Amino acid sequence: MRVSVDPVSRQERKQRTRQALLDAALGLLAERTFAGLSLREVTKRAGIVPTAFYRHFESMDELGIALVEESMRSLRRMLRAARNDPSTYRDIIRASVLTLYEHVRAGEDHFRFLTRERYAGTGPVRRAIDVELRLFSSELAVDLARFEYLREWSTEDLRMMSDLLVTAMLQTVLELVEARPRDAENDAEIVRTAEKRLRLITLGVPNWRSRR
Amino acid sequence: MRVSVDPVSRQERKQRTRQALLDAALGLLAERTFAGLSLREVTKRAGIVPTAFYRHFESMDELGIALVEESMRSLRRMLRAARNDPSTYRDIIRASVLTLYEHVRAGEDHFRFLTRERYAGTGPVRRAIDVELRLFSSELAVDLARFEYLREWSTEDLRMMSDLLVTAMLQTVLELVEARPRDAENDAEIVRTAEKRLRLITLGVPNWRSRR
DNA sequence: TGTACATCAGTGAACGCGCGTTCACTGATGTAC
DNA sequence: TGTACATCAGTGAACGCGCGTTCACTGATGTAC
Repeated sequence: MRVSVDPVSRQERKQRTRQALLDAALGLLAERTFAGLSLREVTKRAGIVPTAFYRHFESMDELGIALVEESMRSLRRMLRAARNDPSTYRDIIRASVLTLYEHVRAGEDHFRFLTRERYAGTGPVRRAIDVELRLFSSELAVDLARFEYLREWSTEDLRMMSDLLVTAMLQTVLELVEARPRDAENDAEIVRTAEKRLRLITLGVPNWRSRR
Repeated sequence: MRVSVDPVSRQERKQRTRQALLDAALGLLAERTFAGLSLREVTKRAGIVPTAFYRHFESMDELGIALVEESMRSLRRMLRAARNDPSTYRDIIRASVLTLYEHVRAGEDHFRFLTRERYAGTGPVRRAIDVELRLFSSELAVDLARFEYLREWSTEDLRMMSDLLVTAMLQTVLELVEARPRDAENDAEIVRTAEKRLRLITLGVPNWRSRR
């Protein structure tokens, strides 16, 4: 598959093919579960012969795990953006939900992959997502610990809350990614509900008394 | 497959085979996604020849939808039990979580099926679960409307809250169903976290002011 | 009650298909001198 | 700079396998008389 004419190194070309495999898989995942992908269709879409797959990954599971890593990068980029957004100080919930919305609509495939595969199957991919999301939730718990009312919460309670927030956010991601019809009105509705959810959860905070 | 000796009608025997197919599929789903099941292994496990499958279902998807219906019956039974539990009046959250716990541990397969397939794939099974859970959430919203603080909430807000509760509960179901290690201590931890989640959510209720 | 025929759940052979994986290969890129 | 050899991403034929589905069938159960 020699196509380009610029002089690229063998290493660089290999890297490109690897990325083509990841992109091909991600594209196919718009309409299928990871477990339903075949090695042959992924290579076909990537423009290489099935057997060349093994030059890049040992198995489809290994590719799946690479996809988890790539997708988590999108998620972390979003968290970073939310943290650095100055409008956060005026209304943190609104700002966070809008950041979420923009990132989901910008990198839909990664978010769809994470939220769909999070509960699907029992294989290595799901386990990898599980581990990554736990880490992600821990990071969020650290952020939470800085807030006024949360400063004195136990680690366990903070963790409970960050898990709840992560789940609520991922629920919103799913709604966005599967939205039908896909129009501004429907999107606005989803965003509005997401905001309400977060507001209800945070309204309870000042009244929280840990019980052990 | 003539085995039993009591005189059962043809119709009754057909019904038994149908149930054997459902049970076989449900059993296999302990370690796989529905999309990963093959008609052949389901029939094999049910003790009939692959071609006999078509005497009972037009396709695996049709079997899957029957499985959704069967599983939703378990879920509704649980809701009914929670409503009728007298200990509900003392501490509704604790009582509800314990009811959930008992029902999940008693009919694990149905709950695992619903929670795993809820987000998996894109087929008819997932759509059926989606529809059923929406209905379920509506029913819960009606229950919620009877509570002191919730009596004056808008339909939309009640719906937002019941969706949030359903998602939180299903998250707990997943944790229980996938729990490792499976011991009393770990179960207790999951139940305790589930309670905290619900408490945090409901603590916000008295302060809620709808914004439109 | 007994007989003749209809129904239909389950059988078993056969099909074509896409799958993952093996293997020996090719030929462009990279390296040593 | 030029030559000889090594590396290795991608090729293409071949394999055995489990898949869903078709078809004509069997024989126990059900029904009409």
